[in-house]
Amino acid sequence: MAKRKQAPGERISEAEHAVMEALWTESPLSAADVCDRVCAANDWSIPTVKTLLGRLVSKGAVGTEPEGRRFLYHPLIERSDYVGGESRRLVDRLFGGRAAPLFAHLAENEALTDADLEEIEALLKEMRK
Amino acid sequence: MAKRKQAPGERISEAEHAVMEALWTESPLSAADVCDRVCAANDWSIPTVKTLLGRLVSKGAVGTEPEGRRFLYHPLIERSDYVGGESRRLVDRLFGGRAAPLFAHLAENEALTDADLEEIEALLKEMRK
DNA sequence: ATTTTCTGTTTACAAACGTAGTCTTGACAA
DNA sequence: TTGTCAAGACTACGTTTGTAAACAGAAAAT
Repeated sequence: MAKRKQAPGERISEAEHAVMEALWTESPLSAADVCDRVCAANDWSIPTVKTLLGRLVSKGAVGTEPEGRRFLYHPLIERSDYVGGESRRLVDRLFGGRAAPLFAHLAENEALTDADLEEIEALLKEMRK
Repeated sequence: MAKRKQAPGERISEAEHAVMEALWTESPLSAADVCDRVCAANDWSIPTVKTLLGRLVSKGAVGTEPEGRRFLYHPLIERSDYVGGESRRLVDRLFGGRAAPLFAHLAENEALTDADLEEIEALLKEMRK
């Protein structure tokens, strides 16, 4: 069995992901704190954030710990697991699991900056050892 | 104005995408033909395919031309546009628009085959000219 | 000519999602 | 002590998605 992570079954939606990002950047946070960092950008109101947090909790993606009268939320899944899972899903779905075509696409569409190219080159060199 | 494509607004869902793949691989196809290539793999029945085709038509992603009594369906958007759009969305959402971190992730998770590495290297070399 | 058989259209419906309002309860100020 | 207020819980509701059945019209077969 491979090293599956990212709480199986329960996917994280796009809106939920924005909340996760806030928690990955800094945690634990109260619901109000989360709203402070994401509400403006997404044009959300507090109730929306509360709902998203609630869903993430029931999905097992974030945990809570009581702090006085309120709750503090913190991520239960690692950002790298989520990111890795999503990346792989895309590569599987669109490129038959092969990463090279994805790279080619990004390259063709000028989606790669010079810095990207350099970094990738460095990574390549390192991997080839 | 950038070269926006991929019929704005109307997103293509995952199930719809499977149908698009069939049409990109070969077109035009009748609904039954499409079912022949995707129903088994996805455990769908004909009505499902019909619905998906209908939705894709109303989204402007596929077109129809009458062939005798039936319709033949063909893609109206290019696979490369779709794939490029989705790739960019992912890179934007998860990696702040930078492709190098995506590459690093794939590399870390052994998601890159040797063939991938070689191909990417070749691409890199070509781009650097 | 009538019945069968395709094919597309319409309608259905549950689950997930985006977005948010209401209810309840407990802390705190006056 | 009592009214206020903030925080979480519960409820709500329209849309999209996945999945499919019911219906209608036309072509083909008999």
